[in-house]
Amino acid sequence: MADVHDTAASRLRAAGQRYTSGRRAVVDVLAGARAPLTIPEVVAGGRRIPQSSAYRSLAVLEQAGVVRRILTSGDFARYELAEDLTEHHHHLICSGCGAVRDFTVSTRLERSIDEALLEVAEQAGFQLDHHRLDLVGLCEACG
Amino acid sequence: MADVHDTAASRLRAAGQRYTSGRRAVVDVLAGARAPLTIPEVVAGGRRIPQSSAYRSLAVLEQAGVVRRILTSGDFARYELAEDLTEHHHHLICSGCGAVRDFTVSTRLERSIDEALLEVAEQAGFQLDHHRLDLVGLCEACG
DNA sequence: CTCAGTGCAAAGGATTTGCATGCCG
DNA sequence: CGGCATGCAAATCCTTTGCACTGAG
Repeated sequence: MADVHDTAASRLRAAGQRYTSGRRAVVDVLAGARAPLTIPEVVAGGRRIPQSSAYRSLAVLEQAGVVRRILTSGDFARYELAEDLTEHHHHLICSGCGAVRDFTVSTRLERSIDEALLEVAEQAGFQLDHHRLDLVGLCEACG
Repeated sequence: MADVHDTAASRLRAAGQRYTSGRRAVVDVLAGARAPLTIPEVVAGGRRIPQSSAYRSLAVLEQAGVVRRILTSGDFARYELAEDLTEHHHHLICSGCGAVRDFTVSTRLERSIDEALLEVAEQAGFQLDHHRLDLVGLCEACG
C-alpha cells in the first residue's frame, strides 16, 4: 500500500506534479476498492473530496499513469489504479445495471492475445500500449 | 447490402418499430463505413439527418440490435452495425487522436477467448453476451 | 383519423473551467 | 514570497426531451 503511494508520488513528480493530500486521498479510495469506481463513489468514499477536485485529481493522476479511466455504458466514467500498481485484469460488465467486476484469465491466454495483438499493431503501424478484454453480459441480479 | 436492410427491417419490426427512411439513412451511412462513426460523422455522412433524429434513430436501432454503441475516450460515442450484420471484429484505438479502426484475429484465438470467458462468466454467475477485445496504442500519425 | 416518427429548439446532466483563497516549497 | 492546488459556482457541450407537424396505415 505504501508502495502504491511511493509509486504514485514518483510518477507525479516525473510528470511535474505534486502528490498532495487531496490526490493521495483519491488514490486511497481507489486502492481500497475491488472494482473500478465512479466519480460519485470516489467522492463518497473519501472523507472530504469535493467533486471538482475529484475530477481534477483523477485527470492529473491519469496523465501521470497512476490511474486509468474506463468507460462503461453507465452515466459515469469509472477509474481504477493503473495495472502495474495492481495486476493485469479484465472486467465483467453487466449491461443491465452497469456493475463492474474484475477477473483474470490464464497467463497462457494472455500471452496468446498479446502475441496476436502485437502482430496486428505492427501491420497497422500502431504502437501497442495495452489491450482491453471485457466480458459483457447480465449479472445474477439482472439475469 | 439489401441483406442488411432486410435484417434491420425485421429486427425493428420484432421490436415493434418501423424501418423508416430516416432510420434507413442512418444504417446506410454506417454500412458504408469501415470503422465505427461518431454522431457528427453520421450526421455529415447522410444527406439530411438532423442531429436529434440521428440520436433517436440510433437509440432505436441499438435497442433493436441493429447497431452497437461503443465508447471511446473521445468526446462522442461511436456507432457501428451489429456484429452479425458484418463480422466479429475488434478495434484499434489511438489514445492520441481517438481514431478507431477495425481488425480481426484468428478464429483459433477467438475460440480460446470465448472458452475462457464462458468459464469465467459461469463462475461469476454472469450470463455471457459477448466480449470486447480492443487494442489501445498510438497510430502512425500520433506515434 | 390516429399514432408513430421527425425536426427544431430548449433542457438535462456529467464534466470542465474561472477565479479567489490556501498551502507547499 | 511565488506558484501550484483547491473549492465553490458558473459555464460547457454531448445527449436527451417537449412540443407541434408530417406521413403511413
